[in-house]
Amino acid sequence: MPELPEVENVARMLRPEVVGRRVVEAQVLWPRSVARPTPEAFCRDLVGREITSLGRRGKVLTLGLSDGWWLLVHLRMSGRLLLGRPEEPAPVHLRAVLRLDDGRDLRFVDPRKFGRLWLVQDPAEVLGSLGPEPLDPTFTVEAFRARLAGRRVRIKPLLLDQRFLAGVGNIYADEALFLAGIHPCRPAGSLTEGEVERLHGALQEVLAAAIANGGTTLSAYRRPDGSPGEHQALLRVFRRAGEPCPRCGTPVVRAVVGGRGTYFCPRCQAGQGR
DNA sequence: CCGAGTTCCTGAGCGC
DNA sequence: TGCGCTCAGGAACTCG
Ligand SMILES: [Zn+2]
Repeated sequence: MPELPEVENVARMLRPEVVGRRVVEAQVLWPRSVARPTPEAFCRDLVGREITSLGRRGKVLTLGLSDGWWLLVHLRMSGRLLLGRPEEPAPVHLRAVLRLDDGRDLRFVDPRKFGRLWLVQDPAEVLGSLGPEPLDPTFTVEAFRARLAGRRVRIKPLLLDQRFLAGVGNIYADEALFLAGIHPCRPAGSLTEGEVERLHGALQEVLAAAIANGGTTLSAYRRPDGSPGEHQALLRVFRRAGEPCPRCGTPVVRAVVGGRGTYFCPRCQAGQGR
């Protein structure tokens, strides 16, 4: 499941390959993969544009195009962006293809069909509601505290809310809460100053480490060159139900919180009330 | 404001 | 070995 670190790795690996390339042809094989505009308009307005930048906002890949257009890509569960040669057989689950002026194809492959593409002139249409970037220097402990203040929702579902914080998904939410020693069901506004500081640090540490390790590969995720990430070996609690907590040895517990599989140490992350 | 349920999808994982 | 069932999971949405 590509979260911020995986998307960041995709952006870094693809950037030198596609920036400066021009789209000479576009094809959509699964219409619903295109969120906006219609698939026809998407292809029509994409052709002829040059890719001038490739960045990331939250979990969204942002491809800046000439004439002020933006191609935004959300990989969701199983999406991948791959470069290939037209003469190669089309990969399974291919949902859209951009033929580039260097003769290569930029392919959007997505078995689960949850991923989405947008072609817009104002990226704020899609990105405007996103919360702060957790690794941005402006995302300080103070800023985090201010956003948490008064919130009565449980902390984990709040961390997953992209309007609250952009880019954190199920894996890194659990990992950060474990590192900070905070129960996933704690009311967000009830965190002490020390807990807010620990969680802030844990989020940044976990995300930065995962980026450095090429992201987490649990099953389908691969970097654009096909290599798996390395961070899964370093996960402390995620998908480790029954295994000993790396800090205290108590078996890791799985629960469902906000409809998400949630892993935590009942001893290191004790006390869900108040 | 808050939480739970539903939908979209299909491969993985499980039971038999 | 293989069939068929269940389910995870990001985000948007509805409902109580
Ligand atoms: Zn523990």
